[in-house]
Amino acid sequence: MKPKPKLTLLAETFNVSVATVSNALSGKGRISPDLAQRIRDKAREIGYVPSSAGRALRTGRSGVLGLVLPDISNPLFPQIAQAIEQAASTRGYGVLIGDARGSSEGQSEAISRLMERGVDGMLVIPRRGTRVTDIRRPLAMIDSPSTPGNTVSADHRDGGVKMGAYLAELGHRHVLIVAMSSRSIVQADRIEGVKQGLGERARVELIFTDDIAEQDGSVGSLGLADYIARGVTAVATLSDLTALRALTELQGAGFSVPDRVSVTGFDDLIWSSAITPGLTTMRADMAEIGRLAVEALVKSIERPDQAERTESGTVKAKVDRVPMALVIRSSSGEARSAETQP
Amino acid sequence: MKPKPKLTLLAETFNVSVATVSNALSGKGRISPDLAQRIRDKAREIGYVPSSAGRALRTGRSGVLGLVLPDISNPLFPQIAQAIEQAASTRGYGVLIGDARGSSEGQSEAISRLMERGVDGMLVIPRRGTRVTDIRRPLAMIDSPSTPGNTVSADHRDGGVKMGAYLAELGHRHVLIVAMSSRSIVQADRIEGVKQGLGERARVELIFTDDIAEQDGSVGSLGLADYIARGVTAVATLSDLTALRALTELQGAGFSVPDRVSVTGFDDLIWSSAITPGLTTMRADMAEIGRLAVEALVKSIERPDQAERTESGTVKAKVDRVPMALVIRSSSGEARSAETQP
DNA sequence: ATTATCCGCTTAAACGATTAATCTATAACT
DNA sequence: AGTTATAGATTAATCGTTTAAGCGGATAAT
Repeated sequence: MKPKPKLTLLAETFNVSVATVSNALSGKGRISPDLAQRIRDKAREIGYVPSSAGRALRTGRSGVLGLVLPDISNPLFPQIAQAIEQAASTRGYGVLIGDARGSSEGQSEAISRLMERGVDGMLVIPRRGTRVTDIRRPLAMIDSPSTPGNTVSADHRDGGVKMGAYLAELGHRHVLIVAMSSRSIVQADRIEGVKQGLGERARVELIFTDDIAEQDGSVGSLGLADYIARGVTAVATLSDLTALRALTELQGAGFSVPDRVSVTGFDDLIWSSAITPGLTTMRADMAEIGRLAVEALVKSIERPDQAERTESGTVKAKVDRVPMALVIRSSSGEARSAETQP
Repeated sequence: MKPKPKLTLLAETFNVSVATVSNALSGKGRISPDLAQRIRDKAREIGYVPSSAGRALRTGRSGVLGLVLPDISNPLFPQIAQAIEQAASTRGYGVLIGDARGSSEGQSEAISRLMERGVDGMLVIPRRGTRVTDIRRPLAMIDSPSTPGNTVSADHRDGGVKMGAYLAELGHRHVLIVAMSSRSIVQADRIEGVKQGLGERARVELIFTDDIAEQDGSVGSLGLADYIARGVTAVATLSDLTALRALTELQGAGFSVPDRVSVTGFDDLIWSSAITPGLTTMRADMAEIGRLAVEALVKSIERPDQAERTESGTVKAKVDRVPMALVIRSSSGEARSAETQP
């Protein structure tokens, strides 16, 4: 059991001061190339690892970013977490997670906890309708382009437009949009997009699963059969989880997908490609979003002078929205022509 | 813009030394109750937050745990992450995430990164067949009771037994088990359990989706129709994702679930309750597992003398396995009697 | 010969908290 | 009165790193 190597140990073995060792390792200051190399070699050999606490205390930076999510159990979380962890670790930062547990108070608490832990900056995926305030550190917000203070996010409206246009092209003129929450900005943007993409001539109906759950008391049927009877040929959901509900409900009721009715989702979650039929959905380039958000945040941390801010005080990325991509699988197809309908 | 409050600021306003302030806030040392209270009030008023770097440097502890996962994109991740974040923050610890990105090298790198960040201990969900080594800090491992060094985990074998027994009780005598990887200890334990639960008399077939993917080249059909033709009345998958594949494949092929064939899953992932029919599955008490793992880890950090270790050096929890619970929904039902089969 | 310039390294002061050791009145006891 | 406890503070060291400033001595410029 050797003592954990510190700068002083290294300094002693070379009979130099710790300052020289520090310079050798950091590459700053003036030091003879030869000695510097020898110190670096030795450091690697004995497995020297700088103390993050010592460094943090001196430099005032911890090298850690906070990631605050509305609810970790949201199935979108893995995608975002992975993208951000990747982007952060590439840039030499660690990621501390904070769960809002579905409430605004939880969100505030999570933010406080992370602040107390000394994060250098924060990435927040806000709970709908919450304002993040009292942050004295750089903050990147990931929500939707139309959210005030949004740093970068998928262009949900664009995604909606693409999905709507795709369905229109397949001949769908009567579409049911199934959203979850009426208070989510993301969902609102998607709704708008889908409507626009479908065009003026299309007949569009809209339901919210949250409302159904409230009336119904539990997670029951969406009652899709009625809509199909009324002539709906496509069910455009705004999340893959809803798409899954719709798809299984329809399949269980004997409606063939996509022959009788098309079903589409959003977000390309893990199961979209595993089910039969494969789910046509809209994918966000999470890796890119994570990269941009982290890049902007890190820039704001390391070069506060050069970094731009939004009016809300959040950091500004090079672009504030990244386009979504249509992933066509087998759950969507041409609309059943009107005359062959029962 | 006031300067960030430190101990010295507090000390100055009360004309006492920083030591006194520190004592007042920590409750240690000797200090007059009155002054202590006044200091605490003032500290709250001006929003004093101790510097984690200063404290970490002095005490040698960061108050942060590392969480290493084989692959964040695994849909099981949200459950675990949420449970652990909750348990950790209850005990005053933060959670730093590390993604192994599916490889053993990635796992080693993730562990190194977290070590360099100065975590006090680590929670590792190991990639199958990897040994975690060279950790000079308390380590909790979450995998399966039969994994050497396992700290605590769901009792996967027990879950299998319960599922098998349940199916047997429903009259299923010919069951297809669909596993994913043949190299996963967790899955092996579940397989064993299901077989035992079904009993000697049952006829059991077993396939691995990884093998199919290799032969097939892509994520294709599981070919379940053949098995049903051969008399299989229940498909017991070892993960909800596989269950979803099976369920949709069967529904799409016109087999009624559960009338014609029962389908069961494992893990009670988010969609199990959203689909139609609701998926009968096996749930692990993640909150409890997280609690136990964090408790054991924290104990080992804060009272190294009292903490027990396994032979592998990992920390030992009060119990090393927590039972799984059968969640009966609508995807399972009585076996179709042999005579009514085609 | 004098001054200026660099190089290569050392000195020493932070950063902000914790804590063992010490000091000083005051209270308590004989 | 003299001794001893004790409460309530202070002093000062320490954690490990970074970094501005300084210091000889050699080389170059004037």
